[in-house]
Amino acid sequence: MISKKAKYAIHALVKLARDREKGPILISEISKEGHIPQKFLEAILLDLKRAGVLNSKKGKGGGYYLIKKPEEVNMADVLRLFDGALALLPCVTYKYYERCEECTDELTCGIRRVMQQVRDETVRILKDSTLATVLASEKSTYKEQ
Amino acid sequence: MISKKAKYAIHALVKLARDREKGPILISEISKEGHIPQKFLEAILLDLKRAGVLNSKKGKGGGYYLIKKPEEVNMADVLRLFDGALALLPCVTYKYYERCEECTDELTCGIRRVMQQVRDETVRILKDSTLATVLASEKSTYKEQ
DNA sequence: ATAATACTCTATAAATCCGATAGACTTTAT
DNA sequence: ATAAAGTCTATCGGATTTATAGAGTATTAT
Repeated sequence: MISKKAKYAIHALVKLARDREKGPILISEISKEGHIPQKFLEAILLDLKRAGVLNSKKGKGGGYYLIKKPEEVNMADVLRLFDGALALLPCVTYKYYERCEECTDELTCGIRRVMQQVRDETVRILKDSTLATVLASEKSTYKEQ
Repeated sequence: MISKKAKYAIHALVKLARDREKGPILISEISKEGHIPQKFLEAILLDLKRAGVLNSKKGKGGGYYLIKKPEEVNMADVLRLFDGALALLPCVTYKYYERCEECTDELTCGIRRVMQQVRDETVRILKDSTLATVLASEKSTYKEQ
């Protein structure tokens, strides 16, 4: 499961992408519309600003707005920013790598191979999924599943 | 990331599958070999017993042993037993379903669709991966990746 | 200039979960 | 009987998560 922080972040980003023609959007507006505690949201938006995804404008008429193109913001990066590694085990991550004590030989470890597969597929799907594709899929009316 | 509990469980199960011809295996042996804290492991093995995967024998010559066939124990079920849902969001789980507050229309929610895909792939891979396939892949010498 | 607006920072609290340990108890083989 | 081995209950410290409060700072319209 992803953290609420990450979930809130995605929802906020999708809204900012959807409304990106409207100029800066108030924190309070994102908070109300998404039922996200405002103070909690503030911290999240700041993180996204530091990460170079958003920028903000202070003062009257201010608010937050997207500075990357919607096609350039993918779910893998957002989840990593808030929740760390996507992999299920530390031994199959790149940035957060850690050896497993329990494992005698990592190169032949069968558990590791499975988790590697899961990671690869997960990353593939999340990388392919950007704010642009999410918005587009919202508009399509056919229902999957 | 999966919990240590789940990771320990998988390692213990793989060992029990590997040594299943040897009769009951001592908790202490699994603990030592896998560098798993013994008391913690005890609770894990009990959970697996209650789940019908293992059985135990008390007294001298006792220990734990697998009662399901290695092909019948898959990673998806084990992870679910210890860590709950595999999905990244509560709105794409079956057993642990919960509606997301932030979401206006679940049927068109783009975020949900992505997470649904991730879940489907993850479950597919983990269901296909059993104690039997893990053991088999340990024996193969070629190295992926 | 200045008041209103809105973002930024620091601190902290409550709740929950995780990983681990202790010790007494029960069952079983010999 | 007794030693071996699993079972049960209770508990603990620490980390993490989620959330809130309040003071402080920057910006803009007018």
